[in-house]
Amino acid sequence: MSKVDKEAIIRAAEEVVREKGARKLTLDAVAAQCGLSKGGLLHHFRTKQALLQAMLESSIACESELAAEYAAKGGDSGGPLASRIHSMFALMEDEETLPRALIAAVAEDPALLEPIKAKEAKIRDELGGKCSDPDLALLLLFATRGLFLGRVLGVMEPGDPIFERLRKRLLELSADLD
Amino acid sequence: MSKVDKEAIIRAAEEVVREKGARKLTLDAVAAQCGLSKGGLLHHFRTKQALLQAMLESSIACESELAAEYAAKGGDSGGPLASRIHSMFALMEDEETLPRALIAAVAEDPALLEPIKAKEAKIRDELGGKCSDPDLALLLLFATRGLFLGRVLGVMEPGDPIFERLRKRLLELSADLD
DNA sequence: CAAAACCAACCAACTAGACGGTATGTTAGC
DNA sequence: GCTAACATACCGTCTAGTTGGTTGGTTTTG
Repeated sequence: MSKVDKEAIIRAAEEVVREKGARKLTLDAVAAQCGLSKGGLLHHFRTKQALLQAMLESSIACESELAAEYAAKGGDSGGPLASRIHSMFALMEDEETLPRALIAAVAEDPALLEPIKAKEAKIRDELGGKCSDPDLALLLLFATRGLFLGRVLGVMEPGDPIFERLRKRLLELSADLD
Repeated sequence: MSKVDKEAIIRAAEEVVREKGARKLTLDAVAAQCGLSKGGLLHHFRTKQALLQAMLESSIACESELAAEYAAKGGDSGGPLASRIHSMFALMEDEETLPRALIAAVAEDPALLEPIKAKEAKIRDELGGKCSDPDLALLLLFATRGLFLGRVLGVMEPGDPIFERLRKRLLELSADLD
């Protein structure tokens, strides 16, 4: 039988947010999405908040992994800024796990965002220490995030050619900084 | 007597989102916030969706007004890009009406974002026609939005000096384009 | 080695309260 | 006396979480 682990539940929750909106991320909906009873779901996550927290943590880990992967692959051709730009664009193309978790968390309880804040601070430190022009690096990072969140929130169409054009542009500009 | 008009109700709704999160934007909470019974509230907005729509429209109008104001004041010292940058920063500093409405709308029903999409397209057309380097202009616009949404979602602290530094930087860069 | 004890993983049924919306007033001003 | 602007009471539904199981596999023990 199809084993149901925590990872699968998190995926199901993300699916619910994508399909029906963050407001309708209910335990019943998640349970139905992954073919589980509500009782079974609550066996894995004892409260809804625990589920949301797990969603956020999983997303953060996913983004970090992507960034690390790019940093390793690119060797010395790209610094930390390029890695971040790459990872955010990759997140946009593949899945939108982080954004969905983020929307759900903000809707439910803004206090859940603390871990994101912490990560934000880390990234900024990283860039500040290594770049010749930290403010400009941050500006490029925020531009990437602007695109990212525009896509996430649904204000921009997925196939828009602007994504590819701006990705190139951002990487060019970041190359002068790293 | 404290008259309660639609504008006051929208403000109250924004207040609820700020204080308790988008998920707890309920008709009861809004009614309580503006000292009205639920029945009274529903007299002004027949459904919750109508209220959300009004929140979004009010916010969009507010942003447009700010941009127009800056465009008029700045005369020819700033083009459309500078106006937009100014207006988004102004929104961040003064109140966060748009963001709050946006979060609530996304949480409730992503389809409510259509008017925002339309406005987005308009702004992009505007920049594309008038700037020497449209892609770079968009990049700066997205950087502003990245800051804006970072603030809105609560991942960045309000008083962070980075806002002021990047605002200056963005305006400098935009001056070469407009 | 087999019975007994245990345990994680699940489910169905339920509860208490929250929520959106309706139905039916009431009151103040034109 | 008609209408806009409220209020009160209520309804059906939805929701997070609880309770009390069952089942199948593993571990312990006589």
